[in-house]
Amino acid sequence: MGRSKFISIYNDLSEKIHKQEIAAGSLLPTENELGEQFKASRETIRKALAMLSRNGYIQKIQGKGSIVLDVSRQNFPISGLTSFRELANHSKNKWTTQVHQLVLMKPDDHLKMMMNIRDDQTVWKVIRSRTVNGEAVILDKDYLLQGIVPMLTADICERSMYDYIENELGLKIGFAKKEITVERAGVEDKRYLTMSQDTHVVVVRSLVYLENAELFQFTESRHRADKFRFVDFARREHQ
Amino acid sequence: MGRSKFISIYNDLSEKIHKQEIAAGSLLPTENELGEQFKASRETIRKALAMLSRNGYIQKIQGKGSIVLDVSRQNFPISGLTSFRELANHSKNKWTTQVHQLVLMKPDDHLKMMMNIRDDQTVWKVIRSRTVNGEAVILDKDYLLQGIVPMLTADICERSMYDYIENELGLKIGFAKKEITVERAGVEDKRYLTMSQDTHVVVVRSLVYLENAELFQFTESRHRADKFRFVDFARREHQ
DNA sequence: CAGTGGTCTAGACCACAAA
DNA sequence: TTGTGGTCTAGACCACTGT
Repeated sequence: MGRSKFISIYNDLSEKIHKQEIAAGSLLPTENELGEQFKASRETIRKALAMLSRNGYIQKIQGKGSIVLDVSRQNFPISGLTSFRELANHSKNKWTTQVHQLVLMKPDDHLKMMMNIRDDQTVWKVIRSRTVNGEAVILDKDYLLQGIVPMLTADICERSMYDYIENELGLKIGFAKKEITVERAGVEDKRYLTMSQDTHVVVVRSLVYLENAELFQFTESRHRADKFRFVDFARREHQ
Repeated sequence: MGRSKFISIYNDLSEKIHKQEIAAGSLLPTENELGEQFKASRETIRKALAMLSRNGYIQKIQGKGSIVLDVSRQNFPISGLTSFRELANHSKNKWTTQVHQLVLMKPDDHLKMMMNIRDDQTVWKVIRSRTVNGEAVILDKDYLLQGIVPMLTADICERSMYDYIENELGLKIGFAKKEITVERAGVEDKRYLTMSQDTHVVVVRSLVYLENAELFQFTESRHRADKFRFVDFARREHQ
């Protein structure tokens, strides 16, 4: 539950749209009506609607109203910043995580360049694979600044690193810069992943920052190409 | 130029951040100061700042201020909805477009399902390839409803379809749903693309809608895997 | 014309950071 | 304590859609 009113209104409406209590193609009540329903001012309603619009739930049309979009086929927008554990919880299939390596290390040149850090800033290196239906299809290599995450255990890495970082350590994730490319499978991919005929992996590299804009993690997530799917909703910026 | 004040303020600030007239790592003036500078109310300033935050220009910290992020390394977020022509115009290299096919057709079963249309709704089918440095690396297959785009010519397809649709026809693009996958190269890929050793292509399938929420286009954009790169900025939604 | 969403304002109060 | 951003409000006017 977000504590702000417009987030509650957003959650309420988005849930109703998901459950199809509000039909796709129909119009939402007018902003003034919603204001009465939720006992909120129009600007507050508009903040909630803007959020629904950004996330693909509605399309606003001036002079007409807000059309509810068909959100049923968008199974899993992986867009945004979501941890593997949160994704897996929404999936029907059972995922498991294996921790292959968990060490403290000094950053090598590549890491120093990527994270823009100094020699004396030690990092946790974590290598994990994700398995579904008996096949290891994702290989995650994480590097976390020890200055921010003092301690890590295999147990934490097997459950959910993000849950630990946010709920135990009280750190708040802010944003990430991501890059997606396709590369030939390497030695590690062949060792840790159940490679099919495919010889390629999709590599998602992320720099993750806290809410105070401090960098704290670099992640390389390597997906077996045939199991990779990325869904996105994009708006055109008219200027 | 957007005609609303907060868009102008957004454009002004984002430009200054791009040109590094406002240094990365520094704090923006306070919202009240910006209000005086731009002669706008605080809420209007906040709309501009919210937009900067969403697009990765700043990080807002309660009680402290808005930190300017390093936007210099984010060479071209392909996120959002941008036509090939607009992207190519920002690139250093020279891109060219070849039109291989331009026909009117009745939708086949696959297309009827994808676009949720009827038999009698004819579509334009356009096949084009994009070449840079002598290599054809992108293959675009577009399907446009003739009910919305009555006429198309090879000349238009070679220049910019979106420019024609938005500026000549006066239609406004609203949003798109996208899906990215990796697939084995097919017959058409081998025919139209300069395939390297790689045997895979990245396939971006998009359903594109107008501002009135009408579907008008389905596109399959096939990229040579070794030339594909997708950059994204994502915020964590704390709820 | 009436009704819708789009923008802007001035003011209020709260939550958080830094001194 | 001071100053920052976060939220909410009530009211005003504009732009667009439909009748």
